[in-house]
Amino acid sequence: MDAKDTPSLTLHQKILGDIERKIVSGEWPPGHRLPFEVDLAKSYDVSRMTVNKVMTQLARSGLIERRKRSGSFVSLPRVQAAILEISDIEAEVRSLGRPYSYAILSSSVRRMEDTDVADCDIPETSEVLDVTCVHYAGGVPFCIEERLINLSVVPEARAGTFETSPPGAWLLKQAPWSTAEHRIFAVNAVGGLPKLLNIPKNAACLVVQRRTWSELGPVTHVRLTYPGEQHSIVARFAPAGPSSDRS
Amino acid sequence: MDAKDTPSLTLHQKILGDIERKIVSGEWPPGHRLPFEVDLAKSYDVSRMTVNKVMTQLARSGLIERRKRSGSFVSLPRVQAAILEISDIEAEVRSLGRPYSYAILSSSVRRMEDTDVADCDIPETSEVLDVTCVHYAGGVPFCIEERLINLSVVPEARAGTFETSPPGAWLLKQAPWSTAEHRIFAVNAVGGLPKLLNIPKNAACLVVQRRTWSELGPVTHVRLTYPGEQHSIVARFAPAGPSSDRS
DNA sequence: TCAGAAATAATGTATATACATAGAGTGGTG
DNA sequence: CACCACTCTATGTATATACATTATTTCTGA
Repeated sequence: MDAKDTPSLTLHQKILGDIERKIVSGEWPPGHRLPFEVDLAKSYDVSRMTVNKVMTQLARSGLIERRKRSGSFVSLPRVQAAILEISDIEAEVRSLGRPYSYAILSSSVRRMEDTDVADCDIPETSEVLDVTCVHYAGGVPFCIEERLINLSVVPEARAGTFETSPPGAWLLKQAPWSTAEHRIFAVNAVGGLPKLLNIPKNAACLVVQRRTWSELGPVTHVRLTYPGEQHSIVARFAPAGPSSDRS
Repeated sequence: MDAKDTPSLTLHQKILGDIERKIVSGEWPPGHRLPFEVDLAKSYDVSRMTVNKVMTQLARSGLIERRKRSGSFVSLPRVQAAILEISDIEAEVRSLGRPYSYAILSSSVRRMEDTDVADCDIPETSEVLDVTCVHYAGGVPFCIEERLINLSVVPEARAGTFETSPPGAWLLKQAPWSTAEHRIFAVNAVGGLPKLLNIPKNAACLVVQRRTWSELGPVTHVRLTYPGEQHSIVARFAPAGPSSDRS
């Protein structure tokens, strides 16, 4: 059951696995001081560099904390972190085994206005492309996309009609972003939403708002509205992230 | 504008920053082959090991892909991944600057039943501790917690009354988990919910369902229900994760 | 011409070594 | 007894070196 012979593991992968296992199993509880690098090196009969590599990775993944002169300690799990993968909507629909289609509702170039969401930090003076569209999964509305694209950062978008393909994927290629922020919350369907999503008035909807920035400034602000109970975001977590380096 | 003199950076941090910047700025677009390790080493006047360390980190963070004999390439951004941090509820409330309090609504030991949520993989025969409680932020209901604790994995919980402190933090210490899954969706407030959360009937609520496992099996299943528009989950993302190693 | 063998070039891993750095302890001195 | 300088130790970084691994390219021979 333990490490044993998965013979094609590198030394530091084996050691990493061993230590991870000891930590997550509770054998080494939070606060426990792990053996010094030199001791680990001796007991595994490897060089300190190899052990150091392992410890560095453990520290980067937050499983341990290191203090000079004192040693390395199992860190207390403070926040539970999960990797949230927000994939391309088309891919998301297709992975559900349903045919994807898409329709554009409106598209216009305009300046920013007060009526725009307050927490959008595209400057007032900027011109934006304002696109609204619906994504369908097998004929059923899957998600409403309301997007503002900052034309001063992505001028190429001015010419985009997005008649046949949604702006998301195109934008990703055009203006790679360096930072993103997601805000996830729930709202009641009001106004035109119930009709567009084909759900009862006031039904709960899941909203994902994403803002992205590149080196040049704010790129886009998108609000995705999903019918509430029919859609869920799933995030998985295992201790040291994708703890396997590529080999 | 470039690297500049943040003098207290280590060599590989400087190089890492340089390359990250070139990638996210689009100067090196997806598919671009970056210089070979030996060349980078020469141009930065460092050893190949140092460059290798950088490249390994870039690969681990998904920014580049490496192929032997061919070189290293900027990878195309496929899915947008974000680190989702779900913190302890008490910490969450306090970080909003509001006083935290807590009340238990019910607590009982029982066997699993059909009526339990279907996607809960605690075996039918297991005994569980079924706890329901409310978390308050300054007197206002902040979140309803409905939790099942698998007593065959955490027998110590049988004695727990959780009169004074919520089960979440206790459980985290008691039974460190190795895997977790979150499911996030929206529901309308029905049944006893509106009263408990002090919100209108049918108001949209955000639900976070979390299942955790340890080496011994399923540990707990918890469902957190937040008043919809008052609460949001925020996830941030920057290219190479917390790209700073601890120094 | 084409298949297969051998050379080649890149990354991947591991080692020994060196020195830097920062905390914890220690001892001296007012 | 308090405070300071000093030392000692575990981690942090960097290097040169070696060899393994694996695609690609090139060469060879039927």
